[in-house]
Amino acid sequence: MVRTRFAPSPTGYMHLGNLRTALYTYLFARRMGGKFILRIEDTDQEREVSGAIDVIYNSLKTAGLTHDEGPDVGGPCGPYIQSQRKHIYLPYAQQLVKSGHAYYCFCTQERLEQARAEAAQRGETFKYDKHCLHMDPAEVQRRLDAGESYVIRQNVPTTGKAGFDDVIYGHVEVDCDTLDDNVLIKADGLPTYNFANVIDDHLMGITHVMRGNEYLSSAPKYNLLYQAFGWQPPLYVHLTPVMANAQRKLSKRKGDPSFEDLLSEGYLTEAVINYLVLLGWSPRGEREFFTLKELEGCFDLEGLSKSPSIFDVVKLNWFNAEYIRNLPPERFERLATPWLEKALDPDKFDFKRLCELLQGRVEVLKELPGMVGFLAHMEDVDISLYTHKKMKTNPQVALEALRKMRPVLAGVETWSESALHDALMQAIAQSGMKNGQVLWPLRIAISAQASTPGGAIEIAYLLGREETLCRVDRAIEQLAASEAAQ
RNA sequence: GGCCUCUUGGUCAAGCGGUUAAGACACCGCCCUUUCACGGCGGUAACAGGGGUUCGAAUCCCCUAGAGGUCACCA
Repeated sequence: MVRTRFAPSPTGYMHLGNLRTALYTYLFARRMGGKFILRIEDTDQEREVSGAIDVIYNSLKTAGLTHDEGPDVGGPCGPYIQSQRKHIYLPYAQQLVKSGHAYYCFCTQERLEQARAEAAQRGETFKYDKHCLHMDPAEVQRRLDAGESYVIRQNVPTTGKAGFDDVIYGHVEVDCDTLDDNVLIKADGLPTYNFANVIDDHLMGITHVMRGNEYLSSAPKYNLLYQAFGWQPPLYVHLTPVMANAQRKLSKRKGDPSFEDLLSEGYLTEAVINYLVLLGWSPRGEREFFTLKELEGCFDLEGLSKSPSIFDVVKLNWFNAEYIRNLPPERFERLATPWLEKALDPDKFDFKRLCELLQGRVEVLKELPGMVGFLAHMEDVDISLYTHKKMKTNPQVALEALRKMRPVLAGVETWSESALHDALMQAIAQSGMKNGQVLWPLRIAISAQASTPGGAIEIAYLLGREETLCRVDRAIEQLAASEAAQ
């Protein structure tokens, strides 16, 4: 039975790289008919952020990644918050001390810092010198009894090799003498990540450890720990990072968006998930649209990539646009309305019609206010917009067209798109002008925008008779004045 | 710097010894069209470099270069 786990530290937001890790971890468990477990790794007391755990719950929930076991849903291997498991780890560390795989260390921070500084000066990599390993057991006991502050360190062999098998990278092996005797139990009694993850993964029966590949270089040490306990190590799946560019990871601090940021900008969860799953994993086919459910049926480890992927917001935008286009119109209207209200008074405009026009054109919801703002506030028209080669129009043609259409518009009985269409088309036919020579200038005159959510007729309809005529009049005035000036 | 890992178009990526080296985004062109977009058609663009192994290498091996990771009482 496959058991995977997502083990984030509560930082207060859901990093996209973490979300992708959670997604892969979840999908693999589902695909294999296994269990997906949430464990909170909060052994670093100094970095605690209040409310951060709720952010994790909420993010996973909106992403649809439901866990089978975790702090909030319980399970047979609880507690699932590491800080609540603090009593579990010490006995295991002591067991390792007994078997010679670990030892007490009383070295002060000062001594270590000095040793580090000296190593740095010699241009060497610092390695703990096993100073306390050779301490007389009676001496150790005496200092323990005296209540001296201590840590427990892993006793890494000085010779030989340590390695592990990774599903993506294959067998990875290093010389033991490149490994340091890391701290397993900190002076505050809590385990380090290095120790806790091994104990917890074992105790929770994790079969596949999926995590970021920043752990690649410490994995040999973890395997040494499994060996020391005589435990079967899990299968490792080290995932590549999601990069902001070729040089650095995506980082909230550098201004890159978190999952929450994307959602609040108007990205659809489904689009983000779909984009993210393909960033580092390939289904090996032409297909690129997948629902979570479909992914649960086809995700595999073989498609996982070995090299980092760069987050490309342009492609995400495309996915988002595709998902928006495929939304039922009512749903799009519901999603779009709050954004439209930022720019328009809902009592003054036909939001339903506007949404029909917008659904095929918007990529990210946050663009909406900017796309419709011109309906509420007319800007000055840039006269060069009247010139359009393909439409065979320029300011002179525009002036003529607007003068001819002004009375036609004024004469339309019911201000509907079909009435406007019929009246304008008939008038254009009679005028001998081309459709584009009239409709292009009209659209420019009443929008002042190079591009709008609809053509002249749709925009005129949305604006209403009064506002349309007013804008046409202003445009005629401006064009006439500019012509006279020449 | 030591150790570990990675390297196919601008980006995501397929490819696992024999291919005209897929596909998608982006970009460009054409068509459709009352704008833009959508849609349709077409195009530009890649195996980091060098050595081997092999009849044959993007695929296997070695070296070089570049990039990333790691070297904490952080995870």
